Amino acid sequence: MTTAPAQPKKETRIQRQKREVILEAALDVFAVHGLRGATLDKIAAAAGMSKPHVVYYFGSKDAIYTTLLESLLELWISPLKDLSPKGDPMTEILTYMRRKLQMSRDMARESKLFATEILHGAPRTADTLSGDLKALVDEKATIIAAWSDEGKLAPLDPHHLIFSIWAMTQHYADFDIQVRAILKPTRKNDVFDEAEAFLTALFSRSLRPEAAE
Amino acid sequence: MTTAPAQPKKETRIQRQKREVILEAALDVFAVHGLRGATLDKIAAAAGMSKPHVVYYFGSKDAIYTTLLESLLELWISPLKDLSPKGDPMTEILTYMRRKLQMSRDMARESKLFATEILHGAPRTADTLSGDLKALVDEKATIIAAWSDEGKLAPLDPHHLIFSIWAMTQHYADFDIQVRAILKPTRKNDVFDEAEAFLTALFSRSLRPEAAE
DNA sequence: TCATTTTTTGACCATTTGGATAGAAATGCA
DNA sequence: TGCATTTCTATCCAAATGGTCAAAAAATGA
Repeated sequence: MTTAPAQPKKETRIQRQKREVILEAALDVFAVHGLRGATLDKIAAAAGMSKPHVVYYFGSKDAIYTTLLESLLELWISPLKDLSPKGDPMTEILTYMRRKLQMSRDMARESKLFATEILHGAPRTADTLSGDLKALVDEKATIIAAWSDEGKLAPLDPHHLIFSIWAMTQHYADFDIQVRAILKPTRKNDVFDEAEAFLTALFSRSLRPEAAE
Repeated sequence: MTTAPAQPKKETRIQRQKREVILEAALDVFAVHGLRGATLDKIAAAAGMSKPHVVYYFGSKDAIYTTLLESLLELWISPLKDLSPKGDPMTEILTYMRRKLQMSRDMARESKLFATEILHGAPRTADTLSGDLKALVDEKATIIAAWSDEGKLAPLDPHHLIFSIWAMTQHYADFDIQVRAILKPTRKNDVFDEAEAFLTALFSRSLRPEAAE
């Protein structure tokens, strides 16, 4: 058998490491060039191995891309899971926003990977979006709606609130070139520190319930 | 001369129309597939003409893409120009936000085109970003900062405020698949109508100056 | 040590794709 | 009407690229 190890029952440590190296390199390449723009040659070069070797481990370029998406989707979505109905509403939401911003900072490549994927129609994540992700968002939206009803938060549509957190935090990862081009020589502070301060102020103000009662 | 008409002194009406048809078709294709994913064959098919004919009018795929970007960039940026220091601060900003949202609704393809371009490093718009666009944003940021200083608006960083408007409005165009997947069967309202209501509330609340004095 | 399995790659192939060529069809113009 | 110019396309070509293959090198295990 010359075939690749696919998903053998026992993946040796070496196999895992090699696959990891390839995925890491592929993430670099896909984030910059997208699926179509990425070539096996570029990925192989980035991984420091030959093209057939890359194919040996994953079978195809598409398989690498799909593996990446699947293995990162869970992680990418996870921060929202921690939004708890037991916490203080404002704190819960601000904490979620900050974690998402932190992810944009630390995982810009992943953010760009998902952005391109969804931008191009999410052909291989559509199921997750309308399945698990929708369920999760609906669940958390219910929690937020309850907070609003109890007067603990301003009455903002919770789904769109979540969208706005995604949009603004991911913006700093996905469009970093633009953000930096505009902020360029002036600012001495770190862009993400500024963003955190800004977003905290923005959401604090808009979520604070009316003093009324 | 078999060469394409490039930029002849007088572009006939027919030439303009043909070029327009090609650009329109190319916008469809580029918005969905990106630069690398788009092929001359797809563009030609979408334009209802042969591949050599497309090349005849534009010379290369890249030229079509570049032409599109350049011809749309101005339009894409323009709404910000109307933000006037003479108007009511809150109205000016909300109006700008609504116009941007309207553009996401009516020009989703253009939004995706720019999103992919910037996401992939903005190789052919970097100059505009750090040039004209930066200048424009800086100018408007100054206006907004003045409003804040005068107590007519809450003290939010104006650059990041503009980013947040871009991020949230464009999100509805660029990630419409995701937005729709999550909102899907439930909502009967138009997504953009909901978005406008939400964003109006969000920005109204966060921009309103403290009643203080 | 030596046979077996796994890892690694150079060379190669088929397809896709951007684009060139040559010439046909249409159009304009005298 | 006939020549020139413009518009249009069938066909072809070369480069890029995803992937195969056979065989070498390395590791494994008896």
